[in-house]
Amino acid sequence: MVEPTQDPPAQQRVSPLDALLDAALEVFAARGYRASRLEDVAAAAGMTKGAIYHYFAGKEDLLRQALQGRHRAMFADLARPLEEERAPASTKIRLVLRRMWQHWLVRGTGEAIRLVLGEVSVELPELFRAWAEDGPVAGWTLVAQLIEAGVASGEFRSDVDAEVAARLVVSGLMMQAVLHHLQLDVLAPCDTDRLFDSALDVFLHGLLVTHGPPPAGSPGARVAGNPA
Amino acid sequence: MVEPTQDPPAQQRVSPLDALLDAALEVFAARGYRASRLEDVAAAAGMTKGAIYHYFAGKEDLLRQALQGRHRAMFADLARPLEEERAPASTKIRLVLRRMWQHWLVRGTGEAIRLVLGEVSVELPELFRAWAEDGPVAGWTLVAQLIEAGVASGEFRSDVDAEVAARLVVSGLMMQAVLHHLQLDVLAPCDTDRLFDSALDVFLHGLLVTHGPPPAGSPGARVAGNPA
Amino acid sequence: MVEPTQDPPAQQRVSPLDALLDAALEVFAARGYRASRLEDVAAAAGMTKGAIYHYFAGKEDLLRQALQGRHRAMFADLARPLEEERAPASTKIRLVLRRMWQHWLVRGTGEAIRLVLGEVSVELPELFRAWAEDGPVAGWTLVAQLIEAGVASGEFRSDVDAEVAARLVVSGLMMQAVLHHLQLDVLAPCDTDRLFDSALDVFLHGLLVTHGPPPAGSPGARVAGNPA
Amino acid sequence: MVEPTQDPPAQQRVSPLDALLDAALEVFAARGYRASRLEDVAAAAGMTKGAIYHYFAGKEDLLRQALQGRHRAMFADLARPLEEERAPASTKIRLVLRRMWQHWLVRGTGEAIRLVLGEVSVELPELFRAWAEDGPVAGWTLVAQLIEAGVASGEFRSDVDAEVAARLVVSGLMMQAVLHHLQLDVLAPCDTDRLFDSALDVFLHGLLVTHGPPPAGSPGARVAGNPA
DNA sequence: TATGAATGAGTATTCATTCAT
DNA sequence: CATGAATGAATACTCATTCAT
Repeated sequence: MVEPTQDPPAQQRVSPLDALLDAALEVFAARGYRASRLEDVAAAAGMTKGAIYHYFAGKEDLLRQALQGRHRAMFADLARPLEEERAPASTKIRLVLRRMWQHWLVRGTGEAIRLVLGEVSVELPELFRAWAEDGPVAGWTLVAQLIEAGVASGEFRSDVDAEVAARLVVSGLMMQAVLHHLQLDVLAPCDTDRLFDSALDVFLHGLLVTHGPPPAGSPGARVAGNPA
Repeated sequence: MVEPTQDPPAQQRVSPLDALLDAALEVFAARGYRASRLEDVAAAAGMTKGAIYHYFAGKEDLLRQALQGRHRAMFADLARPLEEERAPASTKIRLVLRRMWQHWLVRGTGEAIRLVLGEVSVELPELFRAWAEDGPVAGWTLVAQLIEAGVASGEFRSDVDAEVAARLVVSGLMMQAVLHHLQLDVLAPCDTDRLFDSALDVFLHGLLVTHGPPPAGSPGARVAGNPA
Repeated sequence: MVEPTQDPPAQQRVSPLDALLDAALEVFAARGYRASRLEDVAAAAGMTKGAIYHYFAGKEDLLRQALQGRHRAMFADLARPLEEERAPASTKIRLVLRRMWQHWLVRGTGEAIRLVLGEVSVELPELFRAWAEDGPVAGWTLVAQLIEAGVASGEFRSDVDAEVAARLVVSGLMMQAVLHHLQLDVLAPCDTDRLFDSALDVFLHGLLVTHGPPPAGSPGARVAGNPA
Repeated sequence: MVEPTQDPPAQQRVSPLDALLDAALEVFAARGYRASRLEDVAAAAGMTKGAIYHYFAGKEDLLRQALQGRHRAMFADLARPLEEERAPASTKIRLVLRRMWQHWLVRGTGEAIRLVLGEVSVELPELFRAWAEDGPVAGWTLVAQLIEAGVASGEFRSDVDAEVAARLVVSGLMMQAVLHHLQLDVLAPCDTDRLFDSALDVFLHGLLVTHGPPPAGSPGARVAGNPA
């Protein structure tokens, strides 16, 4: 309805539609979808309630478009520069995950994860599905591929479960980002850089080939802590 | 207010208060707090709306008590049998995490995580805080201690960041549990046992002392994947 | 349903019915009929809500009986000792009005006027009617008769409008009693004795035969202050 | 929020806000505050429930504003033309009281007295206070001043208690107005003009200097009817 | 386009009333 | 008799949605 602003010459006033989308994501993410009033979204975009209906079919549509517009691009450029790169898998993994991490640390984006997990997942399941595919699943699929490449090249152990490993880091970091925005760090403060670096250290260490003894509880001893 | 009468041996008639608390947690977790109508909660407990106000001050109070009653005990018995146990740290960790994992895989409990993360965190921040302390934070604190014990005993590498490592597994598994309940596995099915076991393998492997080369991007090369 | 306590030997525990009636009048008068919860009435009577329904058909019935029981007797003994009395009309009037005044100054009774005027008049018009007949109307009818007796005996002016005069004092004092209970006197404090005595002075003075000039605006000049 | 548009000369379309205020006062006064449903108020103003919340914070705010808007001006112009007037005190008093009387005989206004006395006094005590100051208290203060002026000019007896006398007439007339709206006159019909004129006659008579004997029970004999 | 008034369906909450114990 | 749990009708209030301007 409004032309997408491309290359704003300088102060380029954002289109009302974009203002609305941004405001919606911000407000919904901060206060929750059901708990947010359309009036607040409009106010945050410098408009009044009624104007929303010029651009969107309703509250749900606003949420849908806000999420799609913002999240579609999320993992879009993650894989980009990796192809040409001629670095070890662990470096590539670190690179990719750092991008995600930085992405999730951005206030709006990170808070949106909670929004999607907490409300969208129940209220708009299909949208949640789409978001998950484009987001976390795409994320750990990519990482899993990198791990497998590392395995193939002999950099990583041949018996790693690439997909599960990828799931673990990606979800672990994602959850930490969510908790970070909830200021859980006030309870147990932890620098975001330290968090990322240390986490990656342990994780990558877990993938690398070793010449030491296998961990207690590895395949065969797996049942150690399993009461079943 | 009244403890469950243990006269009925089999079908164990629960007190209405407990029925209400259970129903509340179930309904809220399944449909979301704001999106749930008190009437539905009451119906799920086999009562009518008004009865709720005999036991609770209102919707919020119901949520609060439902969460407290159910979650306080969550990590209560995690540390229990570990003291006496004379097993390697990795075994203990596996044991503890498996308990959490099984706990989170229970429908109501696991879904409650989403409820707390998604809505409670914003609507009742103090309650969220309390939950987080008793839950995830307590969880990774315990795991961190076990890791440190492993480091002390020479089982684990001396340069692991115990707390961060603990955070990573705990949040990783927690997030996977959440996604499991959201049936994300329909997209990418993954057996819960395989998930847990493989994840633990990688994780524990990352902690163990090795005789191989350090991972690329370890301290000193840490900036490898960092574009900034 | 419960035998009326007659001549309580000493501490004679009041019947629950009476306790309820008293409590009802008290609570209703203090907080308003609609605004009062039956639970509060019951509590004030040392019982629980349900017990009310053993004695009364419902809230309305409780109000009705509470008012009837208390107010029926209100003017009952006003006229009593006047018959035999051989005093001037003005003395009798003063006597009668003082009884009313003292009656209305009693907390519960005086506040009940407000209750009746404010809510009963609209919610239970017939009851209001009955109350008015037994109360104010009976009051001013009695006073009017006394005035007419005074006129007949030559004590009072022959051109007084006995009924209107009676209405004025009775309603004037009644309204002052109401305002007294509303603690309007905090604004403009006025001793209740002074109030009564001075009021009666002016009033009686207005009835007495005089030898002075008629008041400006008396019949014939009546329209003086009438802008219409 | 918007002043009445004076374009329509004849049917004078009132602003919705004023329509609401009028309707509120009318409905509340007629049926009682607690007993009135917001929906009825809205309907009386030609709107629906929700619209009320565009203008008012809630039921209580509506009541508050309705009373303030209507009653603030109540006694505003009472004192106005009295200054210049060169008439005897009794004439001025008659003039002032007639204005009040006519004011109270207007349906809405008169019924509002009952509303304020009956419910506002208990539910919004501060508002009651304000109303009382601007209304009855202001009224009898004014009358008291006029009486004192009459005393000073020798028109009235020097021993009248001006304030009490003023209180008596003002409250007496006010109460009669209240009862008038409650159609108590059906019981004991009395023409409003006769009521006012006769009442004023007696009252003023009570103030005037006389050459006759003092009333029985005047200062010194005051205790005549006083059993205490 | 954008606004702001108005709507009305939805929902938390209150409370008189019932009733099994 | 009395209680306390439970009911359900009533109602204040919210807010997404509509629409005339």
